[in-house]
Amino acid sequence: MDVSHLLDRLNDAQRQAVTAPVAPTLVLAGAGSGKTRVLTHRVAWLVEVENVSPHAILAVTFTNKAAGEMRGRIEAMLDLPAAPLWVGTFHGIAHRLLRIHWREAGLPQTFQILDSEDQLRVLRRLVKSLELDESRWVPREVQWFINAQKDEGLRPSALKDDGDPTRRQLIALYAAYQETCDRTGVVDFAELLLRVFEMWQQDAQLRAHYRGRFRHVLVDEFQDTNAIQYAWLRALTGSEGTPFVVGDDDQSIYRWRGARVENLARFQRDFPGTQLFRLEQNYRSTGNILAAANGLIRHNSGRLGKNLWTSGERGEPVRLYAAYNERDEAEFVLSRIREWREQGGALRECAILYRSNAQSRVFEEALMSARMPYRVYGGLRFFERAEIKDALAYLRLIFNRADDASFERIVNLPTRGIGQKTLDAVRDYAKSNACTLWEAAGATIAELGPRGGASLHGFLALVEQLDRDSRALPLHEQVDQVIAASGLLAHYRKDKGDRGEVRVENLEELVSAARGFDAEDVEELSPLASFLSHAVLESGEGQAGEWEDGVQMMTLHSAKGLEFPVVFLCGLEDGLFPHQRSVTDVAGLEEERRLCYVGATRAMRQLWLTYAEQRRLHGADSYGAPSRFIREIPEELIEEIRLRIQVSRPVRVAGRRGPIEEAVGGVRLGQRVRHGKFGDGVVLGLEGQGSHARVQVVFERQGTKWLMLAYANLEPL
DNA sequence: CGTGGGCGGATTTTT
DNA sequence: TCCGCCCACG
Repeated sequence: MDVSHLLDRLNDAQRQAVTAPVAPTLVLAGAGSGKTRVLTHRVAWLVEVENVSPHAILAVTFTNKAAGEMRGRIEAMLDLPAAPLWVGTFHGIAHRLLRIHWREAGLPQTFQILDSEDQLRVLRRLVKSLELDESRWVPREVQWFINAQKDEGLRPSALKDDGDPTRRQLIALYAAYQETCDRTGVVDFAELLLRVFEMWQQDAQLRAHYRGRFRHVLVDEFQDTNAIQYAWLRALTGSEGTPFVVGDDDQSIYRWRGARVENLARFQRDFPGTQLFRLEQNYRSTGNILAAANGLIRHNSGRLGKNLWTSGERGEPVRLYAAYNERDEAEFVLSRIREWREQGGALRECAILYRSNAQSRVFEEALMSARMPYRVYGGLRFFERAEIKDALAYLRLIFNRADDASFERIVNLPTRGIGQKTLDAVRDYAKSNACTLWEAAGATIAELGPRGGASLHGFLALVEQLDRDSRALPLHEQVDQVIAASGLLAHYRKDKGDRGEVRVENLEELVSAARGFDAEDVEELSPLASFLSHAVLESGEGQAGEWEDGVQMMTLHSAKGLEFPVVFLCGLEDGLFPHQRSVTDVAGLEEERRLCYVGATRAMRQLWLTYAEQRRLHGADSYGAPSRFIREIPEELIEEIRLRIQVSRPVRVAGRRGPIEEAVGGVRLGQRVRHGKFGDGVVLGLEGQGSHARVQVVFERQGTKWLMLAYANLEPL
């Protein structure tokens, strides 16, 4: 059989991994080393050479985007629809299994998925109803606690309070929350995985069935798996299984949300005879950029070990710019982008990466006033918009009357005279009778006053009628009907300004989305149910105009997996990056370093590092020392840019200079001074203290400048 | 019932 | 500084 089309575009290491015998396999794949290519080729190899039925293959990723990409590439390679092949996210696959095995999993057939926002609302409600102090039991923190437990595979009954009253209360909240979810037929994201895991654990027959079926499980980004995902994989494959996993310990940046890098090392222990492959040849970046990234990541301990190399050119040096403040930083980046464009480059080839979202504003302002198009990643996504979630809540309630979260959301939207008092009565009834809000509403109407009772009755009747009227309609007409007849559309039309307009447009867009929705044919699932799950699991891209040329802006986290010819790593100041809250322990600092490594390895041709000596943060000025990460990059690879003359101090000066207070004493407002380069001038401003003190000097020939006093070497005249 | 002012808090994000 | 949340008022 001719397999050359499977192999001829692979290098040696890639080829070895792709053609490895069927056995547990771990591929350590550095940034830009062709990880996805190896995965997709492996699938093709299994099908075409090992004669594996696509039916027996399960490929798992973390994001829908990655899953979609992989599916597309596999289909293209195999030249056949990949339908029998399961490709998806952990959550997507778990959902699919639960739809098939809802009985075995102990779920109602109509179960719905709770997204994080819904989950938070449920918890807020719960904390209130238990009359707990919300400042002591912050819903967000409770949410964090619960999800962390689920990610570890732990149920409330498995938790011990160790005599700690705080923990005891959290466990109680977890238990109460779970009861609420079970009663109302909703599952949160973590629950999807946990349910399937438990189902496999308890049902030997089912487990055997899936072990027999999915003989070939492939996992991407394995360093991002958490405890339950790992347990899930082991339950599915058993000790005899032959999973093929790909990952990079150096790119593990999600420890804070439960990811366990150790899973990479653990894999080798848990699957004896694991074949290990390393992909170290990088096809993305220039030699200098790679050397810088390697130099940086070398400072981490406990790595599995890997050194990226390239056969390409060394390229330009990595460049460093010490900005005076955050606006100067933005201006600098802007002018470099202009240069790139003047040389024929496209804006979309430039990416501005930062540690935290708050940093984007200054760049946006600068880009906007320069009329340079840009795109910020990571805003609110389509299915997360309030008006969309309102419409979905109607649909969900129509589908499942027990969905309390949806009930709460829309019972009085648009306002229909169902106030706090009415709702309290309903909630009380539901609580004491352990029933759903829907049932409680029906039961309490009689006890309520005529006004509240009538309103509530009106709401119940509305939902029933929507259900009756739209049940037989095709999905998009059903959606259309519901947003119109519920009064939602009219409600948002009344919103003043263009905000209302946008919302109406979004609702109309929802109808289009429903029209274009291609229901996966999962057994026993109606198009509506399928659409609702899709909306939660794939909340959709945030912004339009993806194809317009524009500067790309995003956090370092969201840059993972992407590449750009020109990359600006901004805000490299201790305290900001590495972030203040991560430097208290070694593990946190190492994760920050990996984040920096991820950022650097996004760059193909040019890598720019910038930091600001002064930064306005949370309304106050802060002064951060240059990030330690800058110092960790081999000096000879970096070229420091100085546009202004000596405003910045050289980063590589080890410590700070001697007692600066003396210098402060030597300068007063109005004093005439002499500067080595700027000549004579007058001090007009003094700001800051100690090593951060700055002076504003009006020079006779060079105009007004702010200088760091400690390094300006001013000579009093 | 909806809005506006006061208050506190302010990594990172996917599903 | 800015945003989101809560409560009080119209």
